[in-house]
This record gives sequence, C-alpha cells and structure tokens, in this order.
Amino acid sequence: MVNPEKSHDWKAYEKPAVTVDMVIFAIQNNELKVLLVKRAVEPAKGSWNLPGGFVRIEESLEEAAKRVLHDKTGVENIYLEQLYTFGDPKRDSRGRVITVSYFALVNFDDVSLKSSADVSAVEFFPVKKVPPLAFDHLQILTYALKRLKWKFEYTPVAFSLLNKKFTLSELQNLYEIVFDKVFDKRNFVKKILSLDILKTEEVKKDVSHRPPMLYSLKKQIPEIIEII
Amino acid sequence: MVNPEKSHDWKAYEKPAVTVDMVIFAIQNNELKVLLVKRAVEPAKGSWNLPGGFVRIEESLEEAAKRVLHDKTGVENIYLEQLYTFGDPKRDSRGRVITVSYFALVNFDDVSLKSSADVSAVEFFPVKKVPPLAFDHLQILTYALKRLKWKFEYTPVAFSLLNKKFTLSELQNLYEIVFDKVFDKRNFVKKILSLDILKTEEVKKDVSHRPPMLYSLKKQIPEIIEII
DNA sequence: TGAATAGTGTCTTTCAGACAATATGCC
DNA sequence: GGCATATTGTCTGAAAGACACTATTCA
Repeated sequence: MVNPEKSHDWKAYEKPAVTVDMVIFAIQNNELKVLLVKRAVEPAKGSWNLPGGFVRIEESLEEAAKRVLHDKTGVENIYLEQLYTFGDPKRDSRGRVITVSYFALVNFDDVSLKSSADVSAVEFFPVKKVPPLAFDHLQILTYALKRLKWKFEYTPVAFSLLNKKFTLSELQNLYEIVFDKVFDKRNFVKKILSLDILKTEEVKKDVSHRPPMLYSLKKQIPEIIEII
Repeated sequence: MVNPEKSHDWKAYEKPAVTVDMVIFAIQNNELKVLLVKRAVEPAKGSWNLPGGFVRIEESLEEAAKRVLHDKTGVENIYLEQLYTFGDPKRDSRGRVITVSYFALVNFDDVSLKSSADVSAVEFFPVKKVPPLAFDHLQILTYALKRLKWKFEYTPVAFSLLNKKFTLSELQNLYEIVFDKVFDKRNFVKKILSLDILKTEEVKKDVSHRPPMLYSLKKQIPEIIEII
C-alpha cells in the first residue's frame, strides 16, 4: 500500500465520502420532537433517518449543514452546533462514508417542511417515539439528546426555541419538556431572574386569565452560564 | 453541477481528503506541554504543526488517531477523545482537506518520541510558548485547551496523567498547572475526598520528610462529576 | 364569584471559600 | 532541633431546594 505521507502523492489515495447529518429539534404540543426523513432511495430505502447530505467540495461543513437544514425546513438563522464526527468504516453499506453530525434548534412555527426527490416523507417525531433508524442514526440522536440537555443546563440555548418575547411560564415549560421533570415555580423564577439575563417587556394581551409579563433576552449574554 | 443525492451517482462526486490532527498533552517540569512536529515537506515546510495524518480507507477515525499517536510517541492505551472537525475549504493550500481533531493525555514518562520521514523534529512545547503553527492548528490547540480545562473541572480525566498510585499533593499540583492558579490545600483535599472516588493505599516510602499517603481511584467512577 | 394562571417569601441545608496550626519523618 | 512536607477544622456567606398563599383578569 502506498503511504500518502511518504509518497507525497496523497491525491492518488482513496478518499472517504463526507456527509453532514442533522439532528433538528423543535417543540410542538408540549413535546420535544426531532425531524426525520423517509428514504426513497437505496440503501435502506423506506426506512427513516436523520436528514443529511454530501458535503460539496467548495462548501464548509457548516455551510453544508445550513443547506440541508434550509432545504428540509425552510428555516435560516437558527441555533446550529457541530456535534460529533462518526467514521466507522462499516457504518454505511455504500462504502466509506464519514459523517459530521450537527444539531439544530428551530422554532416549530417557523418551519415549513419540504420534501425532495430522495425522500418520500419528512416529519417531526416525538423523541420518545422515534421509529427504527437506518445506519448509526440512533447513536447520533442519542448523542444529540445528551448534548441538548447539557446545553440547556449550562448555556442560554433554550431561548432559541422561544419567541423573542416570552413568559417565564413558557420558559419553565420548555425546561420541563427537555428534562422531563417538573420544577418548582418559585425556585425556577428566582434562579432565572437572578442570572440577570432577562429584561421585562410589556404585559401580554388577550389572555383569558391574569396576563403574564413578557420578557426578552438582554443584549450581552455570556455563552456559558449555569441556568439550572 | 451534478447533485449527488439526486443522481445517485455519488461515487463520481469529488471527495475531500480527511485527516486526523492530534493535540497531545503531557506534564513535564511542572508545565503543561503539547507535542508538535516540524514539517519536512511542503506545504508549510519547516514550520511547526500538530502531528496528524490521513485517515486510511479501511480504518476508523479513532484507529487513525491512535496510529498517529503511537507512531509519534510510542504510547498506547491513553486517554483519547475526539475534539472537533474543521472543514473550511481553504484551510489547507493543497486542496480540500477536512480534519478531525483529537486530544490525548499522556504520561510524560511513558513517551519516547519518534520521528518519521515527513517530519524533521518532534518536540513537546510548553503551551504558553508554542511557536507559530501552520494551517489552522493554533485554532485547534486553543479549542483543545478549553476542552482540557472543562474536562479537568467536570470529569476525572486528571487521573490519566498520574501514576496509578498518587499523592494528593501530586493531584493538586496537576490542577494548579492546568488552571494556572493555586488552590487552598485544605479546601482542595476536602473537596476531592468528599467526592468519594479515591481509596487509600499504603504510605509512600523513601521520602526525606513526612511521608504522604498514596491514593488510587476506586473502580466505579462516574464519567461526569464536578471536581473543582 | 369561579376558573385559570401569574406572582411572590421564608426557612433549612449544603457547599464554596477564607483562613493557620500541628504532625511526622529525615538529617 | 531544624527542615520539608503532610494533615487537619472552623467560620462565614451564598445558593439550592422545600414549601403555599395571594393577585389578576375574564367569563
């Protein structure tokens, strides 16, 4: 076998294909959901998997991730973060495919799902009820869920899933969905407000009960901050 | 341009090269050091960079990382973790090269540095005094340092850098090197022992002062645990 | 005035952090 | 006894967590 480093002839060396796979989370009906696509082509035709695509030769990994995200959901400018790179030589039956996984948080109301030639369905599934996934995509999803919880605990990503102005109940509700447990309202509010990252807006209108205060994020927020 | 997903002819599509780059940390002379190699070949001939190599078509990413690590340092079975994947199209002047970075913690005493045809020098540098690095390797190193500190704070990785039996002073010394600050001895010991992850071994022999107690890690240790 | 949700305060316990004196072994 | 390093405890302040009642709007 040729050693590419020694021969300096690295271009002649066989290269793996590189893809991005997206774990796209959203909240709907008080549930945490993840976007899946049904494959219309081989391999694993007919099975569900994470949306993804090949990285083009002239685009960066993040550009590829944004392209896939936009193609499937129509959303832009959302929270996007690289997760992990999976490169087992046998993970794809077509040959050597290395995938760089990303996770994204989208506001469900902003999404308009779009299909394409290679998929027969695009759908959000509750993370507790995902169908069997092709390739190693369950492993990727599991990894993303772990990262999601960590991010909620230590960074202000949760606000990416809310509208610009939100109530403290909406925020608490979001944390309760992600961590799948209830928090004490008094302690939750005390903690959040003590972080000094929120400012009050106006009072919410058109609710059939005591109207809550609307809050928004302050301009300068630390990237790492213990939330819960 | 051909769309590989639609054409199903993805093998004809131009593929990027994939490398692994290693950030290998060790402690020597009470300093945190990182392993660098001096390039003997173009591009960037004569400049320092992180050790790395192309991922072979039949090996996993982690196998590639272990191979590079072993080739340069001779060590095996050490702490190894994937860091991040860098894929800017212009990061390497030779063409499209995506690199999966790894970080490793090695015990300096176990290392025997080895050169190879493509490098003219292999050397540990104090992280505070690294020479200019080729490509985006400074960015990778910066990222690795951030991860290293996080790992020290929240996981028991520090013990990978110590002998199996160690004194609490050695452990504290390690933390002081990594965080570049001093900790109060009483508070440090109180905190570490309260974690209930250490067990006492025998008293250390052959020291010319009061002999310290040796400790070792218990068998079952949580992966995430707030240390400091 | 009842239904629905918003908003708020106290107590206890735990933990981080500041701080220095005594113990042990070797020479 | 002197040197070098090991070992140990108390106090204070901050924050987490348990816990329940009052306020506001609308129908």
